[in-house]
Amino acid sequence: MSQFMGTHQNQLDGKGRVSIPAPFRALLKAADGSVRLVLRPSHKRPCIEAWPLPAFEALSAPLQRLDLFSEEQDDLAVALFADAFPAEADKEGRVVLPERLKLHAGLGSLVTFLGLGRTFEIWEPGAAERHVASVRARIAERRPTLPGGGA
Amino acid sequence: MSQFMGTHQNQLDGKGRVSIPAPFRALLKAADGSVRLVLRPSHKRPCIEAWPLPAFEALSAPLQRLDLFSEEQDDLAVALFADAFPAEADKEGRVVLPERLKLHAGLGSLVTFLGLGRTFEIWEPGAAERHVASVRARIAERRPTLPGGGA
DNA sequence: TGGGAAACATTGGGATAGCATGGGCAATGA
DNA sequence: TCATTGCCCATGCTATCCCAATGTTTCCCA
Repeated sequence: MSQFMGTHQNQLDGKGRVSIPAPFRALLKAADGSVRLVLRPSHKRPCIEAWPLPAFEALSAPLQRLDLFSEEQDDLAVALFADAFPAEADKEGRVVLPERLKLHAGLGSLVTFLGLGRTFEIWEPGAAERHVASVRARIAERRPTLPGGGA
Repeated sequence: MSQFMGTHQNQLDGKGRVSIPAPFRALLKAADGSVRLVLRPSHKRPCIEAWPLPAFEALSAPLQRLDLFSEEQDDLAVALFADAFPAEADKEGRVVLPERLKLHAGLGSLVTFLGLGRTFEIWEPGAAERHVASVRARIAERRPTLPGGGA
């Protein structure tokens, strides 16, 4: 598997840790064996966005220009970095979810991982289910075509 | 972590010292173990800009060319250097914030560190929160997605 | 086809190290 | 001499790491 796929459900323990689903963990593993990612509150949905470190770095690369006087750059930097949390998995493949992000996503003791290809999202299970259902409904009525796809 | 990320909150003690958040401190640490940075009042916002020494040097390098003598260069040099404070952390990773900068940022006994990737900013907590909120609002209306965003 | 065994994934808890913070002491300058 | 600044040591707390156990799935073999 080279992309985050499927839906997984794991448990938050008393210390705020969750096991990253094993298939996802394999994708996150760096050459040195470390499993690093960046967690952010989604700005559009009540969930946590999870970025593999390389993907996040690619995303933020355009903001690294030494440009002191661009307001737009400043804004983007704040939006991107100020509420991002770096995370590294322990030896068992668990990460600690920061309190703020748990609140944002309304997490209880069960969490759902939604694979999204290059990234994945962490949801409260009920909210995840509703979200997926509504997305499916929207797609059914809109009938979008995949770029480069078949018919 | 290779970039300043996240929001941290620490306390100013009676002597005007603050602990630099540990993740930031790790990024600031030079080869010789020293933790040096440059503090400046932001010209656009009521906060303190904090630059790692190497980043500040890179920023100012273009101004150091001796063959450039324009008024604009002079102005930039003044703006950059005139109110910049060099700072070095003590053994516990704390720095003393100059009185002038504390006033500029309106700091009380609690301070908020905003990670911005290459640099970070030091804010009065309430002001920081309002600032981040307004930035988010501005971005939401200006640009629905971050560059390259979404999976 | 069924049973058994082994590997893996997720979860739990205890110990350790590091962080933020407070206070005291010495050096410096007024 | 006094006030102020900077350095160093000490402490409580928290987060992190490490070790251990259980349940599940997969694979292999009879």
